[in-house]
Amino acid sequence: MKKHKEILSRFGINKTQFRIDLLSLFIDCKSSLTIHEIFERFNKKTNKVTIYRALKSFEQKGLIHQVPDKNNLKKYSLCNLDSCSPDSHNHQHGHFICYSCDQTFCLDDSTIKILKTSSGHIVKNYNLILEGYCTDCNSSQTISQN
Amino acid sequence: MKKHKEILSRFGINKTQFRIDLLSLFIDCKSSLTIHEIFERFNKKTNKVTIYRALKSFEQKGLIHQVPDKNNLKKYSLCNLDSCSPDSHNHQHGHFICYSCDQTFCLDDSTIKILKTSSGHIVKNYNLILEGYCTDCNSSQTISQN
DNA sequence: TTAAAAAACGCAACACTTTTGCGTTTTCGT
DNA sequence: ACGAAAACGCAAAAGTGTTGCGTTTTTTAA
Repeated sequence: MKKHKEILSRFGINKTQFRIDLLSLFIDCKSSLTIHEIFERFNKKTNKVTIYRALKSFEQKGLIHQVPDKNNLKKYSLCNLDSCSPDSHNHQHGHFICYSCDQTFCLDDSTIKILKTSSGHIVKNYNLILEGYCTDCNSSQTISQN
Repeated sequence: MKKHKEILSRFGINKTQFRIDLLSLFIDCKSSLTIHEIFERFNKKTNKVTIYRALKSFEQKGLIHQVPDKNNLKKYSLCNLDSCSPDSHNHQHGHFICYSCDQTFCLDDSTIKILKTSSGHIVKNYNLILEGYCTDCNSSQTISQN
């Protein structure tokens, strides 16, 4: 897609077929992806080293960022394409990890803004991880836990 | 220390010298520890397999818990010894760490309540670390950071 | 207190994830 | 279109965590 090539250009990433497809994958995918998931989505045809290097490049250029994962695998999410760049990766947001589906969701700024002002201290940086049941998992099944 | 042995007993963990020392380390250490840090603190004399197995045991028995780190390293923190057990891990951690005086402040419930309701998901546990300048340090010196 | 049972230990080997080196191919900038 | 730079695939290595097994330490109960 034309749009995707433009994005890669804007972030200073070479437009190889694989990297265009990888960006498409991230844009289509609402939540975060592991290397393994990416490998599967490319039908195991792309060398994993290539995937690792593309992810590292995307991350350095401010296109994606790492998110925490319950099983301690590396996961990546698309950045807000308007606010991140190679110069300033600005990930002042928290993450929510679902006990049920294992997905990691990025939390939006509004949650955080309250946090940063309500502690009484000057907050420069933070690390926030919420765990529980995401809206989908919670509505589609009965949760027995208290 | 006597107290440490009692804690291990209470959590059903055998009192070997290493595990007593490991518990001491967690109690003395205000923040969280990586496997590597633990290995270093024991002067690299303890086999890493032993450390891994002790951590797994401590975690299963409800004595420590994993803290996802911003960089996706595995880290462990001591649990609240009154509220965790093999049956239920219950982590409601909110802390503010001051860059200047190094003090750790516990965040109060009102701050946290916002967190639990504003994400749209059902929050069961969370881990929150804010960093910056505490009210005292901020008022007693000029802060140049933006 | 002592002896059997259970748990923890150290070592070696393994499995899996991620990185590095290198020669080849593709993309970029002029 | 051409040289430089980046990306690619493959092989190998580095890093992280686990498993099997024989030995040592701790627990439990007579």
